[in-house]
Amino acid sequence: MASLLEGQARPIRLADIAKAAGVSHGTASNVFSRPEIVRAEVRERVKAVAEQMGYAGPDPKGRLLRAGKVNAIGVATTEPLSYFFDDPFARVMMAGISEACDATGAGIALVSAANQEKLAWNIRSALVDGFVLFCIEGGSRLVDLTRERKLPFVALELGFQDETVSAIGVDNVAGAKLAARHLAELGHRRFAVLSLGFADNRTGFATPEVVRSAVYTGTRDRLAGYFEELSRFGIDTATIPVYETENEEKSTRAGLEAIFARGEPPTAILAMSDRMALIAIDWLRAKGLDVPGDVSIVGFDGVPDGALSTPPLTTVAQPITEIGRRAARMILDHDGAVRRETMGVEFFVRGSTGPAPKA
Amino acid sequence: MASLLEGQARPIRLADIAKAAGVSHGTASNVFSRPEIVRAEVRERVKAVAEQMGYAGPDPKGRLLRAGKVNAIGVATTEPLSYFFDDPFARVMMAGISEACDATGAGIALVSAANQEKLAWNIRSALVDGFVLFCIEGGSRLVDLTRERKLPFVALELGFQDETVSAIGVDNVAGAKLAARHLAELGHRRFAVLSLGFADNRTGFATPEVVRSAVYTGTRDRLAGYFEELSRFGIDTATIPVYETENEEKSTRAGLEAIFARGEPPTAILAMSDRMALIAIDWLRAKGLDVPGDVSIVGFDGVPDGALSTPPLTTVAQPITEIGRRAARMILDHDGAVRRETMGVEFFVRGSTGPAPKA
DNA sequence: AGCGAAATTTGAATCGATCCAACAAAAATG
DNA sequence: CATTTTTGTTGGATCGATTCAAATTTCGCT
Repeated sequence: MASLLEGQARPIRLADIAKAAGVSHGTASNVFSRPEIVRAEVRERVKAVAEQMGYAGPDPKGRLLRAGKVNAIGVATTEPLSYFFDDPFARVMMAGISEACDATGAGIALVSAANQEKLAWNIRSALVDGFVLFCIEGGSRLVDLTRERKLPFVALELGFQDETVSAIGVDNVAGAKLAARHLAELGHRRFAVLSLGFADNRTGFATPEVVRSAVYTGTRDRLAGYFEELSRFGIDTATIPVYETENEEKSTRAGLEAIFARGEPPTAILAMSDRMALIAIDWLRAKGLDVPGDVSIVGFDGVPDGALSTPPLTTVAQPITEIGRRAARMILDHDGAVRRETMGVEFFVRGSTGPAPKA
Repeated sequence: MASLLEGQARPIRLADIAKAAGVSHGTASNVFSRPEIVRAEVRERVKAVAEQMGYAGPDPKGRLLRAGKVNAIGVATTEPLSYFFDDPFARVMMAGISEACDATGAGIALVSAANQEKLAWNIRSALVDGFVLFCIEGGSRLVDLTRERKLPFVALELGFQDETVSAIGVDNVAGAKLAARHLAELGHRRFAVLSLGFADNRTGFATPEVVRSAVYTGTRDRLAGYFEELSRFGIDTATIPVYETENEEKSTRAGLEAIFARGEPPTAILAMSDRMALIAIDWLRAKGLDVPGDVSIVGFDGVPDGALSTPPLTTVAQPITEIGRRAARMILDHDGAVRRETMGVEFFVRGSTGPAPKA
């Protein structure tokens, strides 16, 4: 009885087993971690004692300190945890990361937090061997926070000037050009851009000034790609409205309102994410505008949902799963080097784009 | 130079900082964990030394051992890790778990493994305060493995006789009855059941013997609910084919083949998961059969995809998110008690069910 | 029985922090 | 100025394991 109550109060340690079985803790440890080097008789005795005392097996907390390696990678974002399961882009990315982790038996720790302070704490105290960072809104702070841990980490999206951080992303300029050329070739001449952020916490029409001082160079590059290609077709890019959203419902709808409130509405929308593109399709339909009859839309990302929408989305597809796989592997077999990989994109022409309406 | 190389070889510990700054390790620790109790002058000096030596801050591995609490819950399954991001049921469940974790700032560790041995190892060495178990195929082994850790855990789906394990699930009998009654009232008289497993690694038509000796009582209960309600309508349940699948594509299609290969095909299918129901809709369409014109189908789960299929799926909806929330909370504020919660279900009549075809 | 080799076992050291009782120094009080 | 109180600092103990060189036991063989 008494022993039962004591058991409740303080979990049994390996040392307790050793003492009870009359062996050193070295031997007791071996019984669990390398049973083959312990004499059978002793091994069974120790195991019996452990069983009888209700020992839970070597506590990973203790083992960890000695071993040093956690065998898990952290995946962090500034969004709430549910982002990993809700967002289509994140989900495909996680599938790639999962694959790489499954292959080596590593675990995944999801790190996030409601507010800044908790995020900092969670990053600081995450039990992981390295991080994969979802660098969306607030990505630069996430990088700073993570850097402090002095663990290997990879930023998804090479949205940073900073060449000292490992990153994997796509060729934004090339992808954007593909999208722009496609629309220009269909005869479109009046454009609008639904843009990702150039810096944190911004929303609204982006001025050239904002673009020039962009923190997120990925956003800047996509815009540069759009503009460069459109110029080639003789289009005056200075007049194209570029609306910065937070890549979610509210600001995207606000952006569309703002864009269509101006005179001469666009016949083509370049969206820097499928998310925004899909929201745009929905918004346009609600306004009674036909896609692609009245307005054509091109997305960016290549999430599975894009193929299922009505009309299906024409988009610049990133090799999302492959990016995830590589990111995870970069952490798993980290060699101390900083790597920056740029992946190619594919262009999927589907139903959301068509010839420019006859004016 | 030398110090730089040494720094590479062995990460700097708090003790190194303490020595270099000429304070005790106790004080050095306080500088980081309770800065307010250290004299400003000392605090700044220690911080400066830490910064200069490239200290990464208190290592959570060390802290953990003292603190005892990880502040993360493990979510485990026998499926590969990608299951959490691919499977609609899992995703909604994870959203609920995420919510509860976000609220308390806890992290989520995903635990899984390709093979049995690795799974055992991963469960044994997961750094978590408790587990939420996805008890699908192989659930009983997962429970056994987890029990050994002597940490709090909750089984999702009260698929176990074992009243000593905490679990959250739905009222399977009531849910099944709802589905059966709906179809019976629509005039259906010839049924087939796409069943979940009664025990591990089984597939094919289930005999009454198999049903009687079910390991997964959740499956048994759903079947019992179906049968009880159908009997009430004077239907001879003994003739109803019950095909056990592994709740995935292959075995479900095999089941449909087998069911429709028999004489007198069913006009109504009771599927114990939306997954199977959706696969069935697809299979039937491919066979040229109309849903619900020729065959009606009722699912079970209430995943979001069911609302988007063509036709949208009539189904028994579990409060999945709420189950996830509660499961996580059960671990987060664990009080040592074993809890078994049974949640109610809702019945959504959508487009996959209609009147029985005139024979 | 005696001897060296092989197989086991031991116990101190280590991993990297936090906690806390005891002590010291400075400040407040009589 | 002596005494109490407050504030800051110290260093040993602890969390729960693993590791490894050294000590011990066992075994095979003559």
